[in-house]
Amino acid sequence: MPSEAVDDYLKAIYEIAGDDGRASTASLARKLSVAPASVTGMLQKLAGRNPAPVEYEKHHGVRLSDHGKQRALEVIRHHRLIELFLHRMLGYSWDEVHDEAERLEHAISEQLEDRIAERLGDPEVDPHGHPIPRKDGTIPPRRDLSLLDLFVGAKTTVSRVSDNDPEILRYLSELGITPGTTLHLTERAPFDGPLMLEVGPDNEKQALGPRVAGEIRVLPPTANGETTG
Amino acid sequence: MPSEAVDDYLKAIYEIAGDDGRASTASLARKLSVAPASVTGMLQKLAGRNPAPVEYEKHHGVRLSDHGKQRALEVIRHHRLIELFLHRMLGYSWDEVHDEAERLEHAISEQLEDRIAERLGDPEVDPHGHPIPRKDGTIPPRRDLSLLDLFVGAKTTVSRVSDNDPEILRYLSELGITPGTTLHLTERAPFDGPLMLEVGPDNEKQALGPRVAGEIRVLPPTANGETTG
DNA sequence: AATGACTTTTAGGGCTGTCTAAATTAAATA
DNA sequence: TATTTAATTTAGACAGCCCTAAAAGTCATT
Repeated sequence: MPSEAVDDYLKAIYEIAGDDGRASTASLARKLSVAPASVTGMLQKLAGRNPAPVEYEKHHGVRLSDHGKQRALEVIRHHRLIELFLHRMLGYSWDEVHDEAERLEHAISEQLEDRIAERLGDPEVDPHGHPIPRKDGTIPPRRDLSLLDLFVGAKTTVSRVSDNDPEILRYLSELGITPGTTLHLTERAPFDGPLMLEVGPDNEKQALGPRVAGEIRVLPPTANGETTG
Repeated sequence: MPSEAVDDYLKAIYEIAGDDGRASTASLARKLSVAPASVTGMLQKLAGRNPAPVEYEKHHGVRLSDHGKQRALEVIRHHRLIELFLHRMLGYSWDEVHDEAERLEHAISEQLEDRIAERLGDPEVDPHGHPIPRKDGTIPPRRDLSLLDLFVGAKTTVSRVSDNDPEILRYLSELGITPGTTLHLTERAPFDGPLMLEVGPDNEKQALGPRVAGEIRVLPPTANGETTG
């Protein structure tokens, strides 16, 4: 079984990786709060393992092997199941669950994972709307896009929000924006200006800065607007 | 915050310590599955810490300081709350809870500890009947004695059983012996022979070897028998 | 008081995962 | 292409926790 540190690296690589599946030394160092030199050392060790969870090329970043990706998804499954469990069964608010899950994800057994999943009815998304990887390593598909990519006039529904910043999560709660909330984008100021939204069933008007909007993803809109690329 | 290893040492010292509060190097090594030399090294380091969780005298074992005892009780509180939570909320049987709790006890926050305790209604005992230390470090009092110290003829109730050996726990479940079960000691064979018991409301007759009986503690009996010292 | 059995400690290492400082490579720009 | 800048890697160390082998201490017994 990989150590906690190794699991953290694999998860970070998975989360950072873009379309090419690669993560840079610097981005990992930032995400893991560790010196770049430490990352290099760890990646070299991992690449030399058998089976190797990563493919590593000097000066060109790393990518997960199938094996490493499998493991990353398992850890993420733990994380998201725990988040939902804390939220649903123990009254945690959605800005509190992340840190707790971050530690527990390394400590639970397969058995506990299974019982939690069963107790929650094999859920597909966590409290922030992120899909929970299945036991077999597949991910419940969800087509969504950044709120920033919506045309003015579009009506849609919040799909998920980033869970990294509790402050932003608390702010969004205040605005009544959670997964499932309906949104109508009525206006958009130029030069990275704020978005004007009508939120929820009461169509409350809210202005949202681009930094916050960037953390929100929404379902593909149906009426009155199409999607940008 | 102490490391997991340190917490394990403190807990082990607490659990081994007899009336004088001392634990030997060898007993700790056995309990922690570690070489005696490793124990010596760790104890020296701990004794040099500030505040020191242990008082250590070369060749004469170790005892917890008030500070160390406080920490040990906190970890044990975590452990027993988790055991009960797994049992009550997630359908774990009492022989399964120990190993899972052993890992989780290090990973939960104060907040989660509090929410679990609240959810369980601030319980006083775990599934094996062991008292759960309170937040303030006191322990719900429970006067009980070993089943081996009962006189023949005594009628009593099971108070708690050791949780270290899952095999024994499964065996006891089969016999219907759990905390709360009534027992009537009808006979006792000499030379460390088996105990004859009538178990539970149906007075099922069972023979119990001394090794198993030694893992069972019972409430002070009321009728038909007194206690040995 | 000396012996022998047993326990404990010392000495010297190993592995994991981190760090800083210095060297190197890659990429961007002139 | 030469130079500068930024990212990355190497080198060397350290802390935590473990190990084995050898030395030293404790204790019961003679």
